[in-house]
Amino acid sequence: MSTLFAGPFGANVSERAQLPPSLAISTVIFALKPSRDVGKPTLWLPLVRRVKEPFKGQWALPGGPLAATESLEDAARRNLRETTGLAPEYLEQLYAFGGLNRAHRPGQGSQRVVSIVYWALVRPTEAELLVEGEAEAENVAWHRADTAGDGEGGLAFDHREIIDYALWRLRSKLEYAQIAYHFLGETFTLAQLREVYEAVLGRPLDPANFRRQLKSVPQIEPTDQFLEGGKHRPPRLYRYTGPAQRSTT
Amino acid sequence: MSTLFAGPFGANVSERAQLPPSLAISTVIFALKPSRDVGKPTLWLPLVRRVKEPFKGQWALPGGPLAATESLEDAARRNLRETTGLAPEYLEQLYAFGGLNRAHRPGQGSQRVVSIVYWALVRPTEAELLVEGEAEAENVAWHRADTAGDGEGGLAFDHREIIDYALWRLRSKLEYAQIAYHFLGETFTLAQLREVYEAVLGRPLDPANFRRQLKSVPQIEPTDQFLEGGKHRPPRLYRYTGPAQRSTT
DNA sequence: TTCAGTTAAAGTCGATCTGACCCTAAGTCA
DNA sequence: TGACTTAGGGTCAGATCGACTTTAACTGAA
Repeated sequence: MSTLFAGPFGANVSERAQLPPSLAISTVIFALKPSRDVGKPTLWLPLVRRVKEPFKGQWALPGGPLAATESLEDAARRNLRETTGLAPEYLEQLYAFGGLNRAHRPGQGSQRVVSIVYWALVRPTEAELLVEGEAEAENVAWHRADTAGDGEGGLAFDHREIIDYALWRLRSKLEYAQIAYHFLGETFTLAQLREVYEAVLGRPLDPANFRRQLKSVPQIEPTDQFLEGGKHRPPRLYRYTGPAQRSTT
Repeated sequence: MSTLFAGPFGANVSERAQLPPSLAISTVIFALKPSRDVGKPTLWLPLVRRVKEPFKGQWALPGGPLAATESLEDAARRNLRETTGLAPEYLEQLYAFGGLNRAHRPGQGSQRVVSIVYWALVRPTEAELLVEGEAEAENVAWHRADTAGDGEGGLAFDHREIIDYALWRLRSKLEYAQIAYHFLGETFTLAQLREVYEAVLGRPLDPANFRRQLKSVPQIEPTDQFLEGGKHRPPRLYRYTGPAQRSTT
């Protein structure tokens, strides 16, 4: 035990600043959903409306405290399931945020909170379950990842910055790691996969070059099935056969 | 000072599991030092010998609890200074480790500890200060990053895995980010910079190709000075003029 | 003073990769 | 049947990379 540690238990209000920081887990949950205005899919994430101060009434990332008997990742998985009903296809730690002024509006005192944030990718089929199943559907809703909180006085805490950081991580990781499949179902066409890349990276990709690059990836196997029902030539369906989740960061 | 502290508040065993997890900060501090056997420089890091249970007598990463009034990064910077006398040239968050069984040997109960680990790069001139200045020099010593704890019954806690993860991050980041300069002084020759890359990546690099690649990086500016005193043609000194620390991860 | 040894620094060459573009195949719809 | 649209394959120029060669510049020993 260290001398730096101020006596923690039974502290009164004036000593609150001396309380050890409390730990919370939050998750940024990305899903690809068709946008209303454009036909192309865009990135969405579920947010939870706060029912108490601070930031009462504003939208925030789903999260909660860390229980004593679960690992960090288990905690992220649990509060993701509890708030949204989703089981993540892909889950990874994003960052630990521990600035001094993030738990409250400037000028108001409250206990220091350190948040360990995870980010997750889910499939659109899972993503549909959300609003239907939950009783408090009122207070859980999908928002566009890039504009969430824009016309509403902003998001709670520093959650807007956290989402931007998660977006940056998703974009850079997409370029060297094979994570795009986690947005899709078991089989998919190359055009669907390309739409994932275009939505995440925010720019169009040449279909022919995209195809050529993916053909050099052995983990993407062509099936002998084709997607029928389109207006045009039916595209071949592919399957991802690599490891479900990379261990690296 | 220790990274993780055992059973802290006099709680009895049955209550221990219900205590909120405590927070600690640790740092992996890399420096490039000439190895004794080979002439080439290799990666070293300072470790602290534990003076209490658990893992008494074994080597551990420097670290300590998070004070209530400092940010995570400030805490890392402070305990780095306190244990080694160093001010890091480069400092970045590595990961938050929060597994259930990391604070103790299997079978022994103790309080749950979540460690937020930072990693740092320091210059060799700074690195020399260490052993001289500190009174408890006995319990702080440099170890080779790749073999620390090998013949000594291992490192304390999960610190060997944490170091391996930090090594992996350093290697992958070296390949796309400009961080190698933080190991060197203000000016350096291209051969010195290449030695940094070779030591970190663990493989030789072609001097001519290395030079060609660096010439395309505008942040590396040639000075009009040359390193005299060598046995051969004096190499030109270069300077890094980019931002001191990238904001990205 | 000369020459051997060593490193600095620049250039060459073939293989590979990338982006932009074109062409044909195969389906749907009017 | 023919216009239209997407699938899927190919071409070509420029950039990059690894392996290698060549020349310049300095030191130290003969």
